Amino acid sequence: MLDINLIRKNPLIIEASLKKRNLDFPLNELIEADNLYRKRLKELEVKRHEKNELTEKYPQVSQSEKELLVLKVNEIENQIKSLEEEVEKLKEKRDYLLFRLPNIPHESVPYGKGDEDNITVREVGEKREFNFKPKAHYELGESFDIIDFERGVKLAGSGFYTLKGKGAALERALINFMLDLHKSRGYTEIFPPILITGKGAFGTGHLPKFEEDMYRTSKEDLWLLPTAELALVNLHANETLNYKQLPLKYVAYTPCFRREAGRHVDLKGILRVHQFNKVELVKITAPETSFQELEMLVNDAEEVLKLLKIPYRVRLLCTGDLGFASAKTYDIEAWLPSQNRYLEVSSCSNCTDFQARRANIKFVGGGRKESQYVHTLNGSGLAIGRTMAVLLENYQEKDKIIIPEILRPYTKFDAIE
RNA sequence: GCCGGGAUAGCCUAGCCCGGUAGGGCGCAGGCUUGCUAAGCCUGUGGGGAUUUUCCCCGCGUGGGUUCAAAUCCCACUCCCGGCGCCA
Repeated sequence: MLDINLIRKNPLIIEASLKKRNLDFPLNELIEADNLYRKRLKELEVKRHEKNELTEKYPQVSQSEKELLVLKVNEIENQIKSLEEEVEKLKEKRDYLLFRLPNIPHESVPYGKGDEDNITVREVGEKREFNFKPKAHYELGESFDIIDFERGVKLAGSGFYTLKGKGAALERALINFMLDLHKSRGYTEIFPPILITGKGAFGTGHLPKFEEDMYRTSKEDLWLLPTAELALVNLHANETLNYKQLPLKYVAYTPCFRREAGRHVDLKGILRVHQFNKVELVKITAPETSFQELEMLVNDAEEVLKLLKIPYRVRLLCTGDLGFASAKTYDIEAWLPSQNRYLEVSSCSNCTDFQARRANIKFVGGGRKESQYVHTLNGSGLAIGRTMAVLLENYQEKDKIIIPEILRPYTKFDAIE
């Protein structure tokens, strides 16, 4: 969420931001709603002041004056009540729009409409030359009997799959390998609840705008994590941290759940499913360091692919492709031989103070007179299912799949045959 | 699930019984003073607004109610602590 005062005082900045994002947003409606809200609120405060003054006089006046005073107060009270109702409605109208206004792209983010305008920052690793036609991960998964698509569907419906034998072990190995790696680079491991309150989902910007993308429980205001980002960012919701604690760095493995309503790409295989595993990185930083920290966060996520020896590229997303809460995002895409293209396995974003304002995460100290909102960053490090798909394809031989050396202490086997 | 106790500002705590300006400590920020790794003293330190030193509104877990007036009394809910029950 953006600072309403910034919107009021610099509407041109917001207008430019929306234009860069190619978004139609009723900005004027928001500003008008806020103006009217403020106007009525002011009137309400004046009435309250009148009432408070009368009330304070009460103990000192005579009995007959008291009766008169009560009549006056009651009259003002009626006016207050109706103003309160009006103010409440106006605030709701303003907030409806305010909560749906996206973050402002950072100045270093290139202008663009979509994927084709994203910029490749670097390409790392050698793409392997195959002397046979590489198979798709789902073909490999079925032929080696490590991914069972049909039975996944039987258990939970379309969009779910089941891992079996060495497939299940490889998934677990990838999770542990990534957790250990990030822990060794200074991240604190967290194992959070897989459900989160509606407030938590609001804090990261997933509610109210992306309600349709999440699963929720039927009786409570609890939602299944679409990413551990929700849990990790909200660890410090409603807290005032000390400058000396920053930056905080967290890593968590969690399953992630996404309804993927109305999407029709990558449905074959395990690339786009309703449940997948992910190791997630989150940083909470002071404002002045957050963009440096983003670069380091991307490096931390890249390290996984470097060690697995899987070719990848890093893309700087253009304004049109930027997520709702993000000011700047890098995607990391790993090479998918069967489709002769790169596949997103990580998305690393600096959400600046957008989430901190919603989740109310501040800090004091560091020579600052007043408390200030922190910056929050998140990045996959990495999505496990997609990493597995990429790994299977890159490491396939005609009769087996080789396990990358770095994973062997975790898998306890060196090939899937 | 039942019974009891609790929730006060970034943190800790007083006030609640008996309704009338939320007091103190720590931390943080600023200032003053001092010839010694530091201490002492003063000021400020929840959110919002403004005609921005003065001023106004809101704020004591959340939402209602009683009252001229609620941190304080009443009701409901949430969460925490303890006891009982159930339980992987």
